[in-house]
Amino acid sequence: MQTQRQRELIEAAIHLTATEGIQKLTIRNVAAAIGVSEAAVYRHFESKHALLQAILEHLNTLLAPRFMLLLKQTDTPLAALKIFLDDLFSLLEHNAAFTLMLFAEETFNVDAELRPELMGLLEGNLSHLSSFYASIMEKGLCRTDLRPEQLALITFGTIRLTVSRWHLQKNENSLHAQLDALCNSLQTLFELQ
Amino acid sequence: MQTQRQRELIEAAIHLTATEGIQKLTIRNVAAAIGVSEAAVYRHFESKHALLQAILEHLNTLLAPRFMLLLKQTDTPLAALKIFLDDLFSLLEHNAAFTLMLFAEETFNVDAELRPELMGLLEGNLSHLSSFYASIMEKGLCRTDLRPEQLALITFGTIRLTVSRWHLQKNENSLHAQLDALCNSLQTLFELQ
DNA sequence: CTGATGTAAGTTAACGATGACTAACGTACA
DNA sequence: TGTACGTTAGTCATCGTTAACTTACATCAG
Repeated sequence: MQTQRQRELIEAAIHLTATEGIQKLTIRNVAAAIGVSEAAVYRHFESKHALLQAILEHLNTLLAPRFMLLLKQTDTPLAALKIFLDDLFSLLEHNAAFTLMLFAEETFNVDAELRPELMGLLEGNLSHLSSFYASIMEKGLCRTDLRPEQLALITFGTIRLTVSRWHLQKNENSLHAQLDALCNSLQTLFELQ
Repeated sequence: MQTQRQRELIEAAIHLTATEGIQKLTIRNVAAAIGVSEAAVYRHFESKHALLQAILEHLNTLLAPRFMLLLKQTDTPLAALKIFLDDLFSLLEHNAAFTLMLFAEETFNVDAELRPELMGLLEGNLSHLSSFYASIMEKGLCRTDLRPEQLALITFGTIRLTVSRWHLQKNENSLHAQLDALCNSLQTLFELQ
């Protein structure tokens, strides 16, 4: 169970990493962000590694419900994808913290011991998407000549590259401007032939 | 113009980064890799930043000809994509240095001053792929209901995620095993309807 | 109610490692 | 004789981490 202080530290760390990059995620900076001394951080996390683990766990709790939302929509599943992406891109645009969710394995590659957690996150995301495609295939709303895992890979890969690029452009263009094109492409490609 | 020593340093730095991660790319380690002292590095690059810039430039010279190869194939362009990916994945599998090419903007995000170079690399890759799709659209060998830029984004995004995942799995499965599925998916999706 | 005691959570001030970088000096060779 | 290229031995900043000490507060015996 997490204490209030631990949650504060995790959120500060996520904000720091999302806005300034992983190299700014130091105990010093996290401590300063919530206005305590460095040593105080160690009252709540026994090491930086433990803090990183807690961050990843927290990221997972942020992302998982979004996917659930995607899976629950049963009446118009292909529109649900649009809604899902709309929701996701809104979050990404207004809260830098959420961008970390999508790129956790890239960002936290710094700590080799974190590999299992990182794999778990990525595979989780992909398998949620796979389930989504599998279910709409069953309903006959999507082409079935490609495996759901492939559609998931294509979807997630394209989302990530779109967001990466948007970041690199210093958020010049609105992310939503590119969302329409992306949704349109995926729907056109994946609809029944 | 680059000297012999500069090229050695660049290659050592790339190898180091690709195998051990960006956090191990230190002047100390690069110096050790070619068997000289730290100070000696500064005889050839005035700062670490200059070394990073040189690395990016070198990466570009590695990747660009591969894309040229993709664009030159005129008789059977869709098979050329398979050949291109085959070549690329072979390189990735046998030489860690090449993985850096695909992920330069992720990896070198550490130095904020490098942003323009990183953007240039990514946009270059995407525009090569776009040209490829535009040209085979003209020849009537590819669906035209999606813009070439979108197909490029989907292709590159999926390639990157496939490779990212393969890395995370510690190269458990062969990359080529996933290549066939990937090629098949792209061809199925992009062929004339 | 009082006072002792334990604990949670903070502090300051260091530690050793390591980062990028530099000054001063040595040497081989055109 | 000067230039290219190397060395050793440092500078200074910052990293994760820890030791030693303080403070606030809850619990509980007398």
